[in-house]
Amino acid sequence: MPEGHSVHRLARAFSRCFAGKVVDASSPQGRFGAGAALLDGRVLLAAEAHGKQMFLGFSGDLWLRVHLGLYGMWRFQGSGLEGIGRRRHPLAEEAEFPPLPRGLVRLRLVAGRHLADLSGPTACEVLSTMEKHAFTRRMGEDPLRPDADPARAYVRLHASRSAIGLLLMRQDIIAGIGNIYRAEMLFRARLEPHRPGRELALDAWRAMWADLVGLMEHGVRTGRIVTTEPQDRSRRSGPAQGEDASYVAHRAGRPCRICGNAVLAEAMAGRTLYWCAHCQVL
DNA sequence: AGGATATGAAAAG
DNA sequence: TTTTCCTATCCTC
Repeated sequence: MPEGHSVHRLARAFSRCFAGKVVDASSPQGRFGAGAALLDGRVLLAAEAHGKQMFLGFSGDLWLRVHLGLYGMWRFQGSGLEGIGRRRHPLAEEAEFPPLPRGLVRLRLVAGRHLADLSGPTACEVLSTMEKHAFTRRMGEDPLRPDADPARAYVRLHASRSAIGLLLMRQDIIAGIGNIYRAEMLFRARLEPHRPGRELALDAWRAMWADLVGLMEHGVRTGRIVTTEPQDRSRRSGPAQGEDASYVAHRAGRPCRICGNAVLAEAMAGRTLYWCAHCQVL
């Protein structure tokens, strides 16, 4: 679930439903008890996303940094939070509030009748404003942030002999790309994933960046990653459903939508890289 | 029921 | 490069 677009949606949801309110923080699981105690009773002042990191700002110059990783999730309850966070089984609207935590809940935030339960995050820690700045300074360009500078990312890409398929996943260069956007943007650019970053031309990168911004902004609006053009889908009208949403991601062995050859899957630095060896030759 | 897999990344080796 | 974190889903049996 969580590539950059999801995290921006989460930050937006926190801004909408928690900002300006006093928040009760607790750690039902216990593992984040000290951190929750630091935040308990403070006012949530800001919610920001930077790549896959989310920062919640609290009164007293404290920031909560959350990274969901592969397994982490937020479960919400309350008006305005429908469809945000985990999709399939949100917390039911029950008679009693707050509801019993489901599973191991690292952090519970409650403001009025709004509730957010965090479970399974890779990172969950309280930072000072200084520490938060130090952290974001080391992060790469986020296509969803207005202050992003693609030229700065290009300097890093163009200086590296590493495969472009590896570099695109490096959060200290570009923040927010995950395995799906990586595979899909390379396919849309017809770029061979193993090509060294230093061989990437500036105008090619500018086009890829613009394409990526469009894809991720669509992801923020809809909550889904859809990278296919309507004419390339098996069902040409209506919203892209399921497998129709991607060209190569999660389509190993299936025919490429453009050339019909089997989509390949290979391991690249511990992640599955999906690509079409016939179409991606640039 | 049980196993493989997953949109991630830090730590260990 | 491998292990670990730790939760859920999607298969197969």
